[in-house]
Amino acid sequence: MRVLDTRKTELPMSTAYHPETVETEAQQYWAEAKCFEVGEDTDKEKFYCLTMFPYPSGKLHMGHVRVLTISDVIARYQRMQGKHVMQPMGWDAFGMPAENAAIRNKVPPAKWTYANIKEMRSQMDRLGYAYDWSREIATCRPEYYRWEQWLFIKMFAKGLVYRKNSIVNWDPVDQTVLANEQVIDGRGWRSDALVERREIPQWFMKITAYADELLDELDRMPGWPDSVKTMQRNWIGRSEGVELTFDVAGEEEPLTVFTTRPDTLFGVTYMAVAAEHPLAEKAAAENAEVAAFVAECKQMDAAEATIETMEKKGMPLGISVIHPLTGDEVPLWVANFVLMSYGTGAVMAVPGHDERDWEFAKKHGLPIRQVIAPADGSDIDIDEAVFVDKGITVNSGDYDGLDYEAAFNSIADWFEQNGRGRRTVNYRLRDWGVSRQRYWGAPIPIIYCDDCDAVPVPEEDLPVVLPEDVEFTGHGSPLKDIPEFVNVECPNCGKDARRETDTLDTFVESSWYFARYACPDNDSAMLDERAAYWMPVDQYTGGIEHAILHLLYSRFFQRVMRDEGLSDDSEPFTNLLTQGMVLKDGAKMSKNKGNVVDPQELIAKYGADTVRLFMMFAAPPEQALEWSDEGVRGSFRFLKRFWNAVQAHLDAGPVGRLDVAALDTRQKDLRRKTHQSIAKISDDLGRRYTFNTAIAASMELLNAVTRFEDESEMGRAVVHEALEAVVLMLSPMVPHICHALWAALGHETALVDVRWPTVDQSALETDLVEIVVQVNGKLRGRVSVAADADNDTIGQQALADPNVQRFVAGKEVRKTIVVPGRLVNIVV
RNA sequence: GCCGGGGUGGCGGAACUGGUAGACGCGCCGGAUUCAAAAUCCGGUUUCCGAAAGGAAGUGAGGGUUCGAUUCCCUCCUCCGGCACCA
Repeated sequence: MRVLDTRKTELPMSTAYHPETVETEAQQYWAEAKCFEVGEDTDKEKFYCLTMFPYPSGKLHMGHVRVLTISDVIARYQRMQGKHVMQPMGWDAFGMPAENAAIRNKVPPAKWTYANIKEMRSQMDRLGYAYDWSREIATCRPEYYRWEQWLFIKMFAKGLVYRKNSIVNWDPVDQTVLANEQVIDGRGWRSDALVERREIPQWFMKITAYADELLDELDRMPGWPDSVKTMQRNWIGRSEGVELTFDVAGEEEPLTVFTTRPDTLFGVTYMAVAAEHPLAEKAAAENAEVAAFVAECKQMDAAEATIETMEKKGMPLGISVIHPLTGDEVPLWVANFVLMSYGTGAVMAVPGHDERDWEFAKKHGLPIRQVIAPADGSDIDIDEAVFVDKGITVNSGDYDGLDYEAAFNSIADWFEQNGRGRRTVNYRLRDWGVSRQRYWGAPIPIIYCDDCDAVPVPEEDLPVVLPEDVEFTGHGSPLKDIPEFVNVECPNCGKDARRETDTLDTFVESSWYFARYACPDNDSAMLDERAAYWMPVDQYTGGIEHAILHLLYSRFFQRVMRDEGLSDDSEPFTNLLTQGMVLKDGAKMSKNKGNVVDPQELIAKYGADTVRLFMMFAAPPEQALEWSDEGVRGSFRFLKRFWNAVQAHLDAGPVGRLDVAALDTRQKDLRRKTHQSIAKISDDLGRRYTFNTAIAASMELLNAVTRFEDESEMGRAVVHEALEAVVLMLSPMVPHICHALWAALGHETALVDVRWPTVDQSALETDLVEIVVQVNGKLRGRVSVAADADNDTIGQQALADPNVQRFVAGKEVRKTIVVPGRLVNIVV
């Protein structure tokens, strides 16, 4: 047999697999040759490969390693396809964890962040990622955030940013604004105080101005997963409906509501407003019970998930609303599930034909009226079950007997003709609130003057630099206590004025960093012609948890930059791959659960290639990956086998030229396997992104080589071709070991500059194919038939199989289905 | 609650366009090597019946379409992601 067993080969010590040596040498070569630093080469096809940049939280965790490796595999594969590949890396460096660490350790957020960046960058280098570090970005650097301050000012000038009141979680004890995740069961995480909803003025970006464009373009984005596009469509939530005004008894101001179901208007039996609505406030002033209820409503956190899952509560305000068509009075309620920030803060309730209204009416004994009947004429009992389908109007006065469309149109017409409403489009999408009452973020470039109101900082005064050397207590933003920061002259009138101390949402930084990687050093413009060369990103990789917010904000910002003349592109990311989480024992790795696996330890023990290989082999990228220590050992074993197989082949001496015409059957079989594998793995890596099956196919090919016992000249030549193919095809996943083995196989050119292997179609040809034979859909036998046999011949051969005969004998063959090259199904 | 995704051997997963369910790997069992162990190599491994040949069942549960369903449709269970201040 072929000698691949280390025991028998007695290899010198120097040829054993030592990952650390191999990896250090490869990494040194890449660094010294500057293999991954790229300029703009218009003669080559560019490929921009990008991973969502990490938050510098301290050390890399397995989730990072997974997504970084996925992106690296794609980058390296595309390079082998001859593309001009850029893969940059940087840091989403502003954010809350730095403030929390500052409170805990008495270290300024900046210092903590820069230390983490240093640590994580060295970990990334140890993993062998093909990054162009000359383009590194850290969003907390003024050179970076000055340009988003600049864009903010441009948007201000265009009316794309504006200020309005909105609700935050207020911790009355710590006197600070809390993030949703800092509110636990309605209480502050540190103070344990009951959180209040408080309205404060905040800055908003008008993403709704682009709502239709963001929605429509989704239909022309084939490189994005359908699931993400569907989530974004639903998030934008475009609905066509009617705005209707209802008079309120004893009030000047009418109540405006939006509905997509004006056909159900005659079924309105009550109305409801949010606790913050002026009518609720007014009633609260006169009625202690209402006041208590309104106060209770304000004492819950602002997250939609909380509001949707909590008990639906409400209370009549003692105010009547006049039904515009019947003139009937219906009661006005205040309800905890109506949101002031969504639509008009008021809703009309049709309990007969809306699930939530029906349950609320049942609970509070409000009347339920049927005004829609099923289109098929069947009877329903509206007291027993709600009916939400579209149907035919009944009990609707002059509007009876109409289908949805007719009823919608005639009622909408009436409101428009009487000046009491209008057809309108409503979006679930709300404008983006970007103000954060926090220190560790990019300062909002606004100055408040008593005379001139909010004035943007003049362009020439940018950046507004965040002071980095601060004492951080956790009680409000330290910026308020820095007079040199706060006290400024009004750029308009020169009077004493105050600087804005709120900072920008960190999603702002991550909404344009991808374009800045093209020109990170430009200090006179946000973007330049290099961005035009590299954008859009050809392959973007990141967690599915960003399916909506980050990806939608980035699509919005790309359009803002386009309309500012900075880019010709509307969409930032041509292809999107969303990777799953890394789990251990079925749960997300987290410090709380104590199930964290540190990549560092594994790299020290097995090397970076083993860690990379396991990550890519254990699951396809979109799926959650279950961690397994045994699986890692298996990957290490495979790499040792791989190494030893190549070494054993080399030890047997030089290899002659492959003469395809001189091969015997078994040599042809191995060569067919080689080229089948090249075809499959190319497809897995280039189209399907199923790295797990690509690795499995490489293992199969290596197993075939190991089992192949043929020391003849042609036997060794066929083995040589197979081993070279495996080395090339595994190299995107395990670049270090392949770098070393490629050189050992006698090549002068470093693997990183070698092209991907090509399929020799003639090697795939075969004379006989195996066909599966079924009887009534059950597997009963296999037959070997000529590859070019016609269906009749295949059918007859199938019928002749002895075991097939056992099930067919004495019965009439009713039908024979032949799937060429695959199977025959005989139906009796 | 709403939106999106998943559920296949003891475990991770494969089956790409409706056509052989379980590739590849882990684990386990048996064997070789070893004084012994580790490491390594060889063989086996969905479950049940059977000495074997072979047969029956089987992809979260139930139903449907089809010559044929892990794949398509309906109902349900369950786990995960998001829900606008975690990033």
